[in-house]
Amino acid sequence: MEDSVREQIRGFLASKGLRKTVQRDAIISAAFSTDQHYSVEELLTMARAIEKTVSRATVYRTLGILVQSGLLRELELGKGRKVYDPNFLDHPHHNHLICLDCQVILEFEDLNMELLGNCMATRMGFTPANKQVRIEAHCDELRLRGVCKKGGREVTTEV
Amino acid sequence: MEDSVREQIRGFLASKGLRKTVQRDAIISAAFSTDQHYSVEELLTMARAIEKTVSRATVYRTLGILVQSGLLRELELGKGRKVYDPNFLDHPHHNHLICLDCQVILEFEDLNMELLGNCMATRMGFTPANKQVRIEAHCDELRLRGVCKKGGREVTTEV
DNA sequence: ATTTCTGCAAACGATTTGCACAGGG
DNA sequence: CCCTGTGCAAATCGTTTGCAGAAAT
Repeated sequence: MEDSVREQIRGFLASKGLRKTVQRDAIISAAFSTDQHYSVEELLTMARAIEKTVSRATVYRTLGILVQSGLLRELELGKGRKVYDPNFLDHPHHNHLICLDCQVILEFEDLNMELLGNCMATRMGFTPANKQVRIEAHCDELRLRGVCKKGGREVTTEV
Repeated sequence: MEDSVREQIRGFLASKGLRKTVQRDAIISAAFSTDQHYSVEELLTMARAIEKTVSRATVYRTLGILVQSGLLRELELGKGRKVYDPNFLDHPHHNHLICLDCQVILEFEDLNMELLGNCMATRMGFTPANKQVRIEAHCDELRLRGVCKKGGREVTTEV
């Protein structure tokens, strides 16, 4: 977990008059200990590995704070799957490709898509706040070879 | 409700060995009686206006069929809001702008965005199946004038 | 001392499911 | 007649909340 993040969170908590507790510390540390997506339940497990008194309720409560603070992004992946993405600060404009065959989510960035979205919103008379591009797709590798062993390979495209 | 839709649904039900019932008929008629989004509860109300024996369970079950058939699109609008979009057949590639201030959802199409999404998926080794672009935004009108009375104004852009 | 946080368990809202009966083929 | 579809109510799942005690300022 980077110091800059820890710093920002400390600042956010302070500015809101929120207290520092061992449970929040553990949850926050867990939340930013990876750059992979995780579910609420996975975060609970990770946080409990650090501090075993962490309860599910507090994870939910703390997640609310983190998402509100803008440090953590909440992703709706469809079919009720909800996931949190700590990689948001480093890559604020990334999108998601969800494989319908394998259980893989790929993140990718594309400046054109970013600009295009802003442009559309502006044209309609809005100021864009949060854009989510979600592409559900079938894996070519699986179709051609019958197996698919994709990692969490990340593809980044700049203009 | 257009005959072509009715025809496709009839075909789909038949091909799956599914039966024609008054409840399904009512739900399907209701579902395609508008080009506006609606929630499950709203659809239940609409269907009951046609056939009062329709139950909530059957609405859920029929929605599953319609979404699977590809005739109706399910939209996740964030914050747990789930909505169904019968306007999908006419405008298969539309995206959504969700106003965070007013309770408005605008649909818009953009060919560039469509192409760009396909391109990204292909580049990553996938065949795109379903793309959802969701832009959450703040209303300029509200910010400037203090009030906002947007209709469901639709903006369509061609290249 | 005061106020916020916490875990627990109950409450909650949306959706799903088991069942016995109704009704389509 | 057989088998699918239905309404109902109970079950389920993820999430939220009320409360009394614990901990932070």
